Amino acid sequence: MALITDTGREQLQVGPLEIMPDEHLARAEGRALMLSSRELRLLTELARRVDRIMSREELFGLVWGREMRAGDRSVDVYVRKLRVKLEAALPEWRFIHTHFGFGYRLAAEHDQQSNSRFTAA
Amino acid sequence: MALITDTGREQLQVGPLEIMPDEHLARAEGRALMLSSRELRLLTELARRVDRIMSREELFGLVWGREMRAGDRSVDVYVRKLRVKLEAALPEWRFIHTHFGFGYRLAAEHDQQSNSRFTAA
DNA sequence: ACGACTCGTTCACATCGTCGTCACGAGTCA
DNA sequence: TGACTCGTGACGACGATGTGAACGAGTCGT
Repeated sequence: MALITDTGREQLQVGPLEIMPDEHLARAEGRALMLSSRELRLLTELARRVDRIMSREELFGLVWGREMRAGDRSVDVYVRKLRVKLEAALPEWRFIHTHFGFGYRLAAEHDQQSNSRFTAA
Repeated sequence: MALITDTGREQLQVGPLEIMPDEHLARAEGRALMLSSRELRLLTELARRVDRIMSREELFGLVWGREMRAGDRSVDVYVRKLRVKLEAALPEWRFIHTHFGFGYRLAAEHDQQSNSRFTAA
């Protein structure tokens, strides 16, 4: 679930998801995901802080490299794009969780019971 | 059961429950809880005084940051919301205890059904 | 140059979650 | 029993978030 450096290259693992930022590559159960540059970057920054809530401002700063303007919805839109692709690749899993009023949190959650309305991961 | 500071960040532990106010996050046996801002705040203030009875006025002041108006039921309502979510996450545990006429007290108590030698089904 | 395509950005609208409040009933105590 | 305390579900307003789409800037192959 954390950061592994085998050959000096960063490798992140989140459940069935593995992310290799340096190779511009992410895999779902081995299968390569088709992510755009921004999408991969966002996923990477989320994965670097697995299971921790990150505010939009924080994420925007890390991914876009500049201050987020008030009212900017870019993070939301890219979270959406990521969700769509992750859902398509791994329908039974949920990764990006919204924490109302705070931000987003990445964690591999196997979607089975509807009981996961109050808990995650 | 008390306050632990590992990285300078406040961390509260109450039985299987851990609360990290600075991260806007609480976990039940490792699983993240989905709490609203107020709910987390209320849980935090209760957890900071584990096992001690807190009056509604005291809680309201700490959580809402202002004087409680007479007859205000907000604390009761949010205690209810917390109970529902904690019950969903940890059905076998009880956390928020009512002290009639005084207030509420947070404490992890394991609800043992099998031990019903003294209670009727 | 042209069209087809991808990507990033921004909007508008839809939907959802939160919050405070109320009303009613159950619980508790004198 | 009566008076009070507490549990509980529901409601409306508001703000936050989800979602689809439009637009323009690039890229690629022809």
